[in-house]
Amino acid sequence: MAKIQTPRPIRGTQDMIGETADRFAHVVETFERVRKLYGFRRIELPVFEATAVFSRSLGETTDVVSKEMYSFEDRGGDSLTLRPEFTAGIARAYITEGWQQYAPLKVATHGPLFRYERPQKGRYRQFHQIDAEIIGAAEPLADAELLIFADHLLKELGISEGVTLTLNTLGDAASREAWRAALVAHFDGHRAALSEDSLTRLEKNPMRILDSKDPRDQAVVADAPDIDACLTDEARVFFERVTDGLKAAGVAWQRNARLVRGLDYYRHTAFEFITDRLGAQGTVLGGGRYDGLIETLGGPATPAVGWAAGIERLAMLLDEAPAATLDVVIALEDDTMLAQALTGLAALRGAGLSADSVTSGSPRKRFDKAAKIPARALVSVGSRDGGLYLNIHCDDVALAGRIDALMRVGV
RNA sequence: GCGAUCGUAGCUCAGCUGGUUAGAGCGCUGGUUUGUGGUACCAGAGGUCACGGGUUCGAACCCCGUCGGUCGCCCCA
Repeated sequence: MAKIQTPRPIRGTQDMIGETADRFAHVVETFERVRKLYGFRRIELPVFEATAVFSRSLGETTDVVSKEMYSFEDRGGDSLTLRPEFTAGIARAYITEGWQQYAPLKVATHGPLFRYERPQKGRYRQFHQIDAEIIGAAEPLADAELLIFADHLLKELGISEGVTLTLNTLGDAASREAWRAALVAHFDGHRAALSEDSLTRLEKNPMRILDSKDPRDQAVVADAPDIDACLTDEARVFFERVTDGLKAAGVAWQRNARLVRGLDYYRHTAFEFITDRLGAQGTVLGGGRYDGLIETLGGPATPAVGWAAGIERLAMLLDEAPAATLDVVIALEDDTMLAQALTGLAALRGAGLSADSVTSGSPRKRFDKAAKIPARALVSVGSRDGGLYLNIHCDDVALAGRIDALMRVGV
C-alpha cells in the first residue's frame, strides 16, 4: 500500500496533551464550580449558526464579517458560519427558544470559537472561551454581579496578581453619540499628527484610535475628550451604582476612560481584565452591557450584559500546572498474576482510588517504568510459591493498608 | 494582507570560519544483576539535516524560492 502524506493540522488549531491539557481542564473545572456559586445556569449551543446571526449583530464592522469569519455554504445553499463569539448565538436562542420566560436569565457556557486570523501568542483560529451573561436585567446590579463573579473566578484560579480590572462607561445611546461626535471632531482637528492607520480609523471606526499602538497617535489621544463630559445624568448614576456594587463586594478596579467598544449595541459598562504577561494579547477577560443587541436580531428590546474569557490565555497565566498524580500505580512483574492484578485494579477504582498499571514490555523493567509515573503509592505484583506477592511502597501507612486489602479481594 | 525570526532522530537540543561514515540527553526495543529494586549498566533501532533550486572540489552551514512554526503589525466581536 502506498504511503500517503499525512494531512497537516489546520493553521491555528491546537492538539493539547499533558500539562497544556491539564491547565485547560483546570480552567474549565474552576469556571464550572464558581459559576454554580453565583446561580448561573449552564446552557449548550450550536457551534454554527446562520451567517445572519453574526453579520447582523456585527453590522457595520465589515472587515470582521467579511474577512475574519469562517463562513461556508451547506448543501442546501444556506450560508452558515462557525461561531466567532458566544453572545450573538445566545441572543438568537433567547429569541427563538422563548427564553424570555426565564428573564432575568443568568447563563454560562464554554466551548470552541472560530476566527480566521493569523495565529500569535494567545490567539488561535480555533480557540476556547468561558462565557457568562445576564439577559433581561436592566439594573446596574447585574453588571456588578458579573464583575464580582469574574473577579472571584480569577482569584480562584490564582491569577489575580498582575491582572487588573479596567472599567469604563460608554453611557446610554445619547451619551455615546455625543462622545463619538466629540472624538471625531477632536481627531479631525489633528489629522496631520495622526498615523496613516488612524486616518483610516477616523473614517471607519474613529473610537478605535483611542487604543492605537502607534506612538505618533499617543499625544493626540492623550488630550482627547473623555466621555465624562458627555454623560447624561442617568448614565452617570448608572455607572456610580455599578462601582458602588464593586466597592461593597471589595472588588478592586481602575478607571480607563479610553476603553471603548466598536459596536453600536454596547451601552454603559465596558470592562477588561488586563495583564502584561501575555505579550501583545493583554486582555484576559472582557465584556460589557449590550442593551441594543437583541433588538438588532429582531427580538424585543432587551437589556443584557455579559463577559467572556479565553481559556488558553487563562491557562497560560496559571502559576503551576495542576497535579496529575494518581493514587496508585501497579507494576505487574509476573504475568501469571495478571488476572489478580486486574481484579485488584478494578477493586481500587471501585473504591474511588485513581489507579493505572504497567503490564507490557519486559517484566523486569516494569517496576522502573511504574516508578516514573507520579502516584501516591507504587505496588509491585509478583508471585511467591505460586501465590500472590505484593510489595507496596507508600508514605501514607493508612493508604497502604487500604490498598493491600483491596488488592487481595477474592484471593 | 504585511514584517521579523526560526526549521537537524518520536521529543528537547549540540554540530567551530563550508571539510571524512551527522551527535547527546530523554523516550522506545532488547539484554545484564537470580534480584523487593526509586529512575542503574550494556546494546540496538530510529535522520530525504522542512522542501526545491543555486554557488563550490566539497553545503546541515552560504544565496534564492516555496512550505511550516513562533512573535509582532492590521483587526479584535
